[in-house]
Amino acid sequence: MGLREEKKQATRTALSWAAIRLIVARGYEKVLVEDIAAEVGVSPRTFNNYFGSKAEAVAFRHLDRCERMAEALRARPAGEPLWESIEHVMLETFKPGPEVTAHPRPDREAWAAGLHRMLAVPALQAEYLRAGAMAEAALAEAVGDRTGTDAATNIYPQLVAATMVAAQNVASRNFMAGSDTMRTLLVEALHQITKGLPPPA
Amino acid sequence: MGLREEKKQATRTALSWAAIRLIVARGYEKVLVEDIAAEVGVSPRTFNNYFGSKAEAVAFRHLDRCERMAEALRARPAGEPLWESIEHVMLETFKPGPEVTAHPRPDREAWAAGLHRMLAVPALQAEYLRAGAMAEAALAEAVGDRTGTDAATNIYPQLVAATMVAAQNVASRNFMAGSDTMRTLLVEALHQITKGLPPPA
DNA sequence: GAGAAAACTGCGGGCCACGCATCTTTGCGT
DNA sequence: ACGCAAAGATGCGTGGCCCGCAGTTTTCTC
Repeated sequence: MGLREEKKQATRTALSWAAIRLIVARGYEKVLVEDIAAEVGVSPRTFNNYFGSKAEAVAFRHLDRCERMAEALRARPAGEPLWESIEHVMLETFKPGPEVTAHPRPDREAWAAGLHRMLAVPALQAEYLRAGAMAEAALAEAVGDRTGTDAATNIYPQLVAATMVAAQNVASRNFMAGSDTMRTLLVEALHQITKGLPPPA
Repeated sequence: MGLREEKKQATRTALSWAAIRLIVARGYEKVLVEDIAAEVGVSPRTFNNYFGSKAEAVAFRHLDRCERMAEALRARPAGEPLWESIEHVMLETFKPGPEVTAHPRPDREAWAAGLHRMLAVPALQAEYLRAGAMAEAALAEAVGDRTGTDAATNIYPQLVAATMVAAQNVASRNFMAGSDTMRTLLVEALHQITKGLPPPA
């Protein structure tokens, strides 16, 4: 497909991004679907042609990121050990992008605060988790292809995918609460998982 | 508090159970909050005093089950290795209860089919995942107490809890899709996880 | 350039979630 | 046993979300 599908993706991304920006600034319940649609220049009705709910629009970026991890995993060199590939891909995925580093300090703190408030909304938490769960399917297939296991019948690739998402969730939760870097948290989490999560001492 | 709180829990449980029964029978969108409230003998307004949404009411039983796992984990003998305790508790939790085995075959199949349709509803998937995530906190604390790690500052117990929930999700998904027993799936999943999820061969 | 397919839009309705005010029940102290 | 204060249950009203439907506009294909 060509220009048509491209426009659609652009609109979808714009809607998701607009939703996030507005909600981070104003708060979830103080942003109406109408506002988001207006920001992008579409009718409110069209918003619901793209997303089944306000929450889904917000979580779309997260879903997209997770699904890209699956692609990135397939792109790793064939000989590389699985967990090295996984670590590389996850670290790459959560490397702070230009939309973060480009802003000056005060902006970034306000953003972090707003983001934190946003992710405290139950409906959003639920939708973020669902996005992760949906991406698990693609992740599992990628892992399956890499390890010669069938994601449909074998639980191994499913477990690996589920564990990746779980590690990511734990890492981001601790990242927002504490002062560690996302990289540190992810590396440590993956390390412990590949060791089989033995009790300390 | 005594009798008062007890009545509340009873009503809450009754509402959740009624929601599940009706939705399994009729489908999510064909059951109104009004119906659930009527089934229990409460006003529709009261329903929303107990649950913030229809989906939350449905997922409540799941949340309760997951939280009980944390309690059960604390109740295991002190000397038992952590992962043995976890396996024991999870197997016990997902042992088919009397509400399943008491029904004759045709009923049980209809129930399974209805349950499958119910869990296909996006809003419900999201809420189930959120319930699991909420229980992770209690689980992590229980693991922390058992291993002498602080769930607030150390990611180890959090990772264990998150992994437990992930294993459970993968197991139940495969249980509903295939013909394996929940026990088999859980044992296999926990085995692979404690081995560090090494790629096969 | 014309027809077909697909997307956007406006309208309308059903339902849900919740704030508020009121009434009823429960627990407790005397 | 009685009554008071706290907490729960209820009714009403409102704002907002989500979606079906039908009509219009845009885009793809030939």
